[in-house]
Amino acid sequence: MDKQYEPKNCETKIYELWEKSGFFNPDRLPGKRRKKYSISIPPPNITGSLHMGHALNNTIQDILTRYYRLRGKKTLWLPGIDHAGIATQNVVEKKISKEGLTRHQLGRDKFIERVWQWKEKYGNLILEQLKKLGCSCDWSRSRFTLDKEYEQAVQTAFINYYKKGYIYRGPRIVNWCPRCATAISDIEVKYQEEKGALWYIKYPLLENSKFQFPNSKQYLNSKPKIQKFITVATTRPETMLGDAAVAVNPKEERYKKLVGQKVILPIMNREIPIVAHRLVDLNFGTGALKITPAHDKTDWQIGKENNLEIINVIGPDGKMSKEAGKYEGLSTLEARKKIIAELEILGLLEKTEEYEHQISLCDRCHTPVEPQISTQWFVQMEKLAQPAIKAVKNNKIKIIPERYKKVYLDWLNNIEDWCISRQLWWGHRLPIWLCQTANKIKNPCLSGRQEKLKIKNINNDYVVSATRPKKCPFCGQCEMKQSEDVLDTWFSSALWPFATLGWPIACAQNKKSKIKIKKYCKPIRGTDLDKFFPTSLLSTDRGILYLWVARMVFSSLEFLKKIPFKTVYIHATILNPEGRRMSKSLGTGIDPLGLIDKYGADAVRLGLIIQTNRDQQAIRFDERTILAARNFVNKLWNISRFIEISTKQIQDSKSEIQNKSKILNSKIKTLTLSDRWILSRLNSVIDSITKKIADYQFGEAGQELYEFVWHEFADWYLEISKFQMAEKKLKNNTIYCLKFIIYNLLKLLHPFIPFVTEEINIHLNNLTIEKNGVLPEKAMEQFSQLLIVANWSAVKRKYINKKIESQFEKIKKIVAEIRNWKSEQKIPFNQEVEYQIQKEEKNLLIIKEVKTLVEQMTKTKLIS
RNA sequence: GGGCGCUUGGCUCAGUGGUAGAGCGUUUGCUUCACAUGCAAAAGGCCACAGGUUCAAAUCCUGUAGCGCCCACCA
Repeated sequence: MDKQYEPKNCETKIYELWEKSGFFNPDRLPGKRRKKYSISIPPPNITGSLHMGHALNNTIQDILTRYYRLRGKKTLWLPGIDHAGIATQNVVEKKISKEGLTRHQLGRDKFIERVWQWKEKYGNLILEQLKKLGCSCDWSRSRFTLDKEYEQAVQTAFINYYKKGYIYRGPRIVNWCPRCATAISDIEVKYQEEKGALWYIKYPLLENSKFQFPNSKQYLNSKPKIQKFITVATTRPETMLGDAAVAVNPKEERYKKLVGQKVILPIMNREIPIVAHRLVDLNFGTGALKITPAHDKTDWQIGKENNLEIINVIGPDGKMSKEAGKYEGLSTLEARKKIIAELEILGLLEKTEEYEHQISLCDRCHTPVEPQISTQWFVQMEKLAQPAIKAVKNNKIKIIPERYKKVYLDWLNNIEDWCISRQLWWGHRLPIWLCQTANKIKNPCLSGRQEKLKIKNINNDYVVSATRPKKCPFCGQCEMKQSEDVLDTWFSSALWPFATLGWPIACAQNKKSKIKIKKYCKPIRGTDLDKFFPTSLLSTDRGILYLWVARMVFSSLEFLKKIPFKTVYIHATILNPEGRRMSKSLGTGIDPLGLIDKYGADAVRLGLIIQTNRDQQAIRFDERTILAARNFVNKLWNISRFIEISTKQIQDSKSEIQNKSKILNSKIKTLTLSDRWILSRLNSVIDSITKKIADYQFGEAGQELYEFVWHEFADWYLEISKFQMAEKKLKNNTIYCLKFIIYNLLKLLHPFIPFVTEEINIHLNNLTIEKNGVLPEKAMEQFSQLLIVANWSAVKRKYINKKIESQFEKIKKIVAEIRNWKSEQKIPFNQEVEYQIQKEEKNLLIIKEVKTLVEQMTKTKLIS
């Protein structure tokens, strides 16, 4: 063994060895292994590369996977990647824009081809990076959300929802880019400060409907005396043409009496109501808000809750529509100017204030975003949410830390219907086929006036089917066209824990025959779905607790009538050293691969995990901890090196340290105080670590091991062992002890620092490893000796002796006191001097063994 | 605006109702035959602030302040 541990020389070699052994695959693990333990990885997006969050989350999952593998369970950690609809499409679009291309220029098929190319190139990159981290995933079971089998799962899920009546079509407000002629997601909207104005417009009150409001020309001429107004403030006067109400906050005293009354919408001369709504800010503008449900998100919300009319005055091209009357055809800005002018003439413009506000722009073309009502597809959530609420409420699914239970339940209890359609190209197409005769309008925006916001689910122009219907059932003549939309990326992610294990095919009794949906919840015996579902754990970040976790829960309960996982562990978010969120765009991220390169994978894993605590919300990343972990790994290496060197000095041809416990057992009476102390401590630690890992206290477990290995085993026992080995009588026992302890420590540490522990195991067991793995003829024999499939240590209670532990603590105190005294007296440590023992300590020092021990550890002659 | 969390030695963080702990940094001494990625020793903290519960509070409760994270909104 070298003087220093070199991760680079070992990690690749060891990883290849593990892969060759096949032990990542649960079917190839040695032994009976009746109980199973399974995790499906939160599939990383194909856009990214490994970041600190991944590093932490996957370290946690690997710790558990390795731990339960050592505990003799049939252990599966299933890896995979997510196509990540919007995110990936954006990345590729940005890439092709550098070539001067847009996706529309390329066309759908060619564009998708480009995305697949991207996927081939970068898709597996992050999985390769996980290997660097040491993750023991079963790569033979790796899945991608756009695999053919996976697509089948998605279609089955959709069709099932549809047949049960959960799917409906309805209006929804979206961010519409008039230039790109598409709806864009919230994350594609960028904000920019803009100097604009806030116009205060007076809306005349219509009192007791006595007052007949004339059209504006008449109004202009007659100049009637209107006394009462309600004034609204707006940055976008042109949208007033589509106003459906004025809203005030219900708490607002000034306006309380007006709620329920009507006002006259100037220019359009429509009667619109005054409604009360909590979303209206008391302190902004006049405290009264004009409501344009067709062109503003908040207004849409208020409109929906008050059942207001939707009047679309801005078309999908960004120009004023037919509903805008005389302003039809103008751009919004032109219309704005003219409307202001008209209001001024009418005397209804109270004032204009300069106002700086954020406008939303399309991320790609910087065109101002125009909120529009569009037709989208939804899943009705109320019923689906109930079992998911129940499962967590009665702890069938445990959420750790527990405070996130509330977050989860709050969301499901206030759930809104799930909009599952996206106007994207990259993803699963909706299995919806439209009658071409009935669907002539291409763009998804609704135009004109919608009477009421009622959900219309009249199925008179579409068919839901995995394949193209042969004949259109509606017009009987057209070739039905598949919906252009793709599904929300979370729709497919929601099926992840079971779709990756073979659902729904694993439930099909006969692959050829069509299976009724009811039967999809019974897995065929012996399939992965049967063997590994429900999974044991989902480890993830709190950011996607409802985007993903909640959806997996209700999907799983819907399709398989089972929970998808027994426990959800929400790990801490990693912040940068300044305590801020790590983000690529801010350039505040830290690259874990760089750290692995610098310190080794084990150090990164242990250093990260040591910074965490089970229930904590965030950790401020500190590279010094990684350094400390690197030093620890090296310390462990040198402890092993010391033991290896010591072993070579004695006759120990068997070198089967696994059986050392038996030898020690028979000799327990001949062991020294120190031997018994360290064996007691070891067993206490085994007990504690076992409990901590099972209880998700990884940081605490890591710290305890660090402390024990370094400051008890190395600082004390190893030093004492040197004296013991100098005595013939004690030599063999001491070496047995050393080997017994190191071997147990390797197992305890293996989940945290798998590479170095395996490497040490190979050295101590004299396994013959060649550059490319194990010698072929010896392969199986050698593989079975790998640490990765060792048996987790059982606690031997009879070794635990609290009396000896406390006695030894006293000895440590005496030693420390003497060393301190020597140091203060500036006596060189090696200089043997005499020391007068204090009274309290005398009792203990009567024992000859203790006295000798103290004298050896302090290089001091004790006198009484 | 809503939710959550944090505030302990110079820095990053542990911490059990009853004499404050670690790592890094600092100081002193070590070419001790496993390790200088090391060994031994030391200095350094009225545990954010104010109340309350208790024989006893860094630890439990209430409030205040600062910092941060997430979500929503910004007419």
